[in-house]
Amino acid sequence: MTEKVRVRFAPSPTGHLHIGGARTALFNYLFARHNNGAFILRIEDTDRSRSTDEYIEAIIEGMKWLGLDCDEGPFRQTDRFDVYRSYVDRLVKEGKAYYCYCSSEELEERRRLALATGKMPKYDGRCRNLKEPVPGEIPAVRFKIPLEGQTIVDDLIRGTVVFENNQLDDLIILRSDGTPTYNFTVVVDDVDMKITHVIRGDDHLNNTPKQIHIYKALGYNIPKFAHLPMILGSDKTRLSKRHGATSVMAYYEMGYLPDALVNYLVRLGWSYGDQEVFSREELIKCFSFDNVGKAAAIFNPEKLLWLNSQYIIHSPSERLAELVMPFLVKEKIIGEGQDIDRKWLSKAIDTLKERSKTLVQLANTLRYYIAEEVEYNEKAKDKFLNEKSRELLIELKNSIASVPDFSHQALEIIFKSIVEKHGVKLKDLAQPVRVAITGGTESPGIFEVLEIVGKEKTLRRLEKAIKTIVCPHFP
RNA sequence: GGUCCCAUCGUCUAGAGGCCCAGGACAUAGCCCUCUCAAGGCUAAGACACGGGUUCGAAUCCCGUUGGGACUACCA
Repeated sequence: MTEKVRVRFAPSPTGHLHIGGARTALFNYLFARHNNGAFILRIEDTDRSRSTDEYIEAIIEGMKWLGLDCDEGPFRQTDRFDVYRSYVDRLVKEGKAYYCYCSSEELEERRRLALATGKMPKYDGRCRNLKEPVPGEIPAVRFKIPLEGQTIVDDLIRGTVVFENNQLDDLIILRSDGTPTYNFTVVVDDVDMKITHVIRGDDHLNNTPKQIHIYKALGYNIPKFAHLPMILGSDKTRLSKRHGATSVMAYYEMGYLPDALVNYLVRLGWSYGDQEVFSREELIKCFSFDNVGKAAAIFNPEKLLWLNSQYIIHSPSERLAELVMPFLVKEKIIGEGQDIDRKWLSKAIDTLKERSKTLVQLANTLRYYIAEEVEYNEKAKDKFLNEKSRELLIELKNSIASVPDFSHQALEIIFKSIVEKHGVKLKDLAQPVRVAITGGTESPGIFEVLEIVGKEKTLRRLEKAIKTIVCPHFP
């Protein structure tokens, strides 16, 4: 009987939930769900000067939007300072940690000197065997790393990684102001929270041997580790604002579906044969570290956009109708609080979803269905609303007005007969009508468009288009 | 500088010694469909970083080189 899987996502609230953090959270979430384990959220806010409550909220909001719900937490490390201090005291009593009276300035100076003379900038251990306190200095607490031997990290993704202990610094675990530091709190919390698998970014691999020594000093079992490859920007440097939007919620704003982002993120580093699109259930079922890659991946917004368009195409229009509502308001297509008939909206979306890559785009193309009036694109107007089309438009208007049936099929018959009568191509009529009804030259099939716009608005817009055309013979 | 990690088309990746003169997806180009724009279909171009081994045989194993990244804080 193996113990229950427990994993955690442990962001520090010094910014919004970003792409890299979201991917780490996602892999934790999938691993937990796959194994019927627990997914825990822990806020690592021991750096009080950089952490804010606002960012804690932002992180929770981002995870909620992505549907990465946790089973326990959020826990905050600032609520647990007493716990950390008791562990520190224990280590000091047992001689596994010691007071260090070197000031930050001295340390900085020594490091600078070491670097300048090409030496390793390592703590020289001068307080390691101190017997007496140094008066006038408030000490920090350092953890004793064994001077020799090796530490082996057995990583689920990297395999066996060996570190020489003499390369490892005696790290500070309690600052002179009495607050604990990351490498210590992470171990204490993972122990207290009974974390079985530590799944985190590659950037923590080098911290792992130090943490292993802390586990050992405390006498606890060492969890399994899985270090995920990084996500980089287009220039192969760490993903940052320079590469465009990095905050997860920015993708909400841009009209992305959370499942599309999740699908994109999971394929950065993980694969399942040639499959590209996965439902949430499939992800949970298929996810394993066996097919997580080792190499860093470059974030590619184009592929994310494609995936988003796929998710929009395959989402039920009723669902898209709900999702697009805030964007209709934001794009000022409907007023705040204004409602819209969802059945009609869904039908409109049926025609639009395969040409919308984002909800923002979808909202904007819905504009000509919803608005009372359309504005013409100048180039389109000049090209298609002219003397040649005027006659056709007049005839169409009259036909439509005189025929009670306004269905897709009825419209097709009307169009065909006008086209045949004048010996022109369908497009010679369809394009001017398209401009008259939508204001532009791109839209779904013209019969569908008219059907959704409705007879009344269609006639009104045709009338307006006809009037717009200045006829040189009758100025 | 030291330590550690990594290396297949522009990008994400498949590939567990012969199935690979390397497969899929995005992006790009062309064609088809067509009332426009999409979607869809078909096709094209495009990669095993380099050099040594091991082996009958290497993208796959080993070593080196090069390149990239991370860490080297009283940040996380």
